[in-house]
Amino acid sequence: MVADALNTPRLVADEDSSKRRQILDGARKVFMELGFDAASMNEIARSAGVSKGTLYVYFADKNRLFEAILEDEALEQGKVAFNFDPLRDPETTLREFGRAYMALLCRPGGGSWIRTVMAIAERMPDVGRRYYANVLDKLIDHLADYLRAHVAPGDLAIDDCRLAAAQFMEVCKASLFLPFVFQAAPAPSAERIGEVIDSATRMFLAAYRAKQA
Amino acid sequence: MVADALNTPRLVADEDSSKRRQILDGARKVFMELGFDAASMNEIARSAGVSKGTLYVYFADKNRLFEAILEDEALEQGKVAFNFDPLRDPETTLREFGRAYMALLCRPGGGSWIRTVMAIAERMPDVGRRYYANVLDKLIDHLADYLRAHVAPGDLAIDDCRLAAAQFMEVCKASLFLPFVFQAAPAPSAERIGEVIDSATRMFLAAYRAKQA
Amino acid sequence: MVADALNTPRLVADEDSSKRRQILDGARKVFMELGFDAASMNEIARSAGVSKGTLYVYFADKNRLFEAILEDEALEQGKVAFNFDPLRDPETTLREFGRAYMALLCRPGGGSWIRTVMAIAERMPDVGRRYYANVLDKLIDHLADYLRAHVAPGDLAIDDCRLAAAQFMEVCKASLFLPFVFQAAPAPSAERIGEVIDSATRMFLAAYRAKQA
Amino acid sequence: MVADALNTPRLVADEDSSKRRQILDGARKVFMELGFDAASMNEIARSAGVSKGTLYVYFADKNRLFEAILEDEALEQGKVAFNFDPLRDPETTLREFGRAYMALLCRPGGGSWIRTVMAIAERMPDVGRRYYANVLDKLIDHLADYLRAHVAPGDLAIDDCRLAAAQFMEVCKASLFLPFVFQAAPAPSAERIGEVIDSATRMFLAAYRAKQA
DNA sequence: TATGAATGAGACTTCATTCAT
DNA sequence: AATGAATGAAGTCTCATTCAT
Repeated sequence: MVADALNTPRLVADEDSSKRRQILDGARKVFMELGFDAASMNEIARSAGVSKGTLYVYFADKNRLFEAILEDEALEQGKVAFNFDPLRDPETTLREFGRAYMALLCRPGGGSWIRTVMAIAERMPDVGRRYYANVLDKLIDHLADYLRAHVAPGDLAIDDCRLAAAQFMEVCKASLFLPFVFQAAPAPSAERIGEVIDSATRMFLAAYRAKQA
Repeated sequence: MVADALNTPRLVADEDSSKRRQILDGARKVFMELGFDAASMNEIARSAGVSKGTLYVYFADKNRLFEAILEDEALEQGKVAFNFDPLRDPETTLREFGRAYMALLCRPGGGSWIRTVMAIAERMPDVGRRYYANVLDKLIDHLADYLRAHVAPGDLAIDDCRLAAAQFMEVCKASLFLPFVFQAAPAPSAERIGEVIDSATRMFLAAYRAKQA
Repeated sequence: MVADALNTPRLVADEDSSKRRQILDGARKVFMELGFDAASMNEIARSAGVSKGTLYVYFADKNRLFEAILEDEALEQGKVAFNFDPLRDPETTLREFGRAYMALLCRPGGGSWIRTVMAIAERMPDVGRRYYANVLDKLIDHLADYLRAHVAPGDLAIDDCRLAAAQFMEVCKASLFLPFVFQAAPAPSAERIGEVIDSATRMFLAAYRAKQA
Repeated sequence: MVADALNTPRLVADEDSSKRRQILDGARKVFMELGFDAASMNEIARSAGVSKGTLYVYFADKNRLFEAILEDEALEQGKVAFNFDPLRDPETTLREFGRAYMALLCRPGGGSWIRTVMAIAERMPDVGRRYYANVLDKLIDHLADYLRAHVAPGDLAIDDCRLAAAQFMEVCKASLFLPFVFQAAPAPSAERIGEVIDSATRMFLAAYRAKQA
């Protein structure tokens, strides 16, 4: 009864408390809409439907809140399971992956994470590094693993599978990502994405499909 | 007191006044190093070697100063003449362009413009749009024109030259740009750039080189 | 639900309830270490081993808690019985008292009460007044009584015994208290205290010992 | 003309700028009335008749402003020239000094500095140390020097002149300083001060006047 | 009675912008 | 035209206090 460990209200450890989730969700929206600097804790509190003080019960400061959202996002995006089943043929796999990847990147608010994190990377290098490692690099790895599985049986002829994976992911962006992220064009239609991904897949396979005797 | 003095225009329209250029140069450095929000007018004034008040003589506010720099930058980067002489063969041209392009993007502070503008695009959509149109889109156009010049004689077999141009530019970034911009890796060596660009060129030509009978 | 429970008094009047004592002890430590303003209710709750809410069950607010501690302290310090037995000779009595008094004042955290109360006296004059009356003034009285007991038989020749008592108490502090309380010197050694008190006693007796015919 | 050293508006070096003095004066009043913690920069700005922002043009933060006032005060109090002319006889000198010293300490707001600095000493030890060294210790030194000048010719018989000086300064406070600083009594009258100082001087000389053969 | 999550006023500080010189 | 001292709105963060459980 005589408390000792009962106190320490700071930093609620309950990682899944509903208030914590509520804050994360509210903050995600504001950070994404305005960027790190322009997002004020006041606005975040309003958006999350809690008081300013409550923000600081769950997160030590603005940076930590931002990082928590990023980790959350990494988990979330990790769950977006791309189908890299090695039994599927490369053309279908790449086409499907490319479509899903670009839909993710170009969904309203999709590229915003990349944008927002990029913006903060100069002043908070760790944040950028971690985001790259946890989200982008991991994705490259998954695709590279898939490709490697098809090099062995002779379907594909690739020297450097990580580079090839990165190349495919970049080619997919052509004419889609930059116009979208710079607001020079609205989010691309599924149809347009389809065309671009088809072209990307063709290019990739033209370069890396094993030549059969 | 003398009539002459009264005729002096209130707003300095002289686009090339040396003070104006001085401010532009000082501000560019600060904006690029710190990003829009973290760059203070104080720091900019110091970097430009003028007083804070003078800043406001030449530019209405911080946003306008930033936009002016961007336009300036567009002009500047427009001058970085990549050699798109149609007489040169595609392989050499692409290889040289790719090397120069990546060297530009990955030089210390090189990707920073893209990052900085991306960061501001949500809050100042016009700025993002204009930057994309004046710098990135224009570059795609130049490359597309070059490619088109080699489609006619049958060197290349390309359906959509703008898409192809964008694709090449994206492939060049593979494994280089994102790690650099997220500070997950130092600026790549010229050697590494060379390897990646060679691979990108091979992939591009595998897909688009005209098949000869 | 049971009638019995409903009769429980709302405000806990039980001055010696163990929770109350627990709070008082925890808060004393925090107030003394940090001063009134820097002591947060959070820290006090932690130090007392109760929840923040419980603090407000026993004390209306931070001020009232502080005042309660001061009263408590007055009682406590009143119990520090200096030996003012009139049968003992003045020299020994003064020497012993002086040593004990300075040891009390200069022990780590000893002068802190004086400091802490002084600090708050301007904003809470009653607190300062009460502390002076209950602790310091009372001590002067005790010493004055002792002196008076030795004036009657002719051991000491003192006109104003309260003034004389205050004088002795002040002289004892010379070179010890201020450096300590301003952190200009560490707590003085017992040896150093001894020297200073000896000198203080000599001075006092030189002035007030009755001249014998 | 092309500025370089012309900038750096931060931290105006002009130690005697009138704005600086204005702020110092306004802040002194607020700090003294409320203590360090309870004095808000808002209130200080109002009291000084400047905007909050201006405060930060002249002083880096609240601590620095406080320290600046302390240094200012040290200078000020250093100017309160006590007459320690070695040619004057000890009794007169001590009596006059004692009167002036206590008048200083017990003037409205006089002891407040000691109180305010004491209060902050725990959290800002340097401030306390510096105040002790620059103000109190220096004063003890002056008096000790004077005493020493009278030991040589045989007027006074003092072993440890610094201790003796400190003792006299403490004895002067008896029955005056503590009641005043704890607001247990109003500022003492000049008459009462006179009586106490006379008694203090008598005690001091009874102990330290050289015995003549 | 006891808890501790939640609150919101208010503290310190920064910075884009203005204006008298 | 140029200056830089001055401004005050707005930002981040703290903390005494309340209240549903």
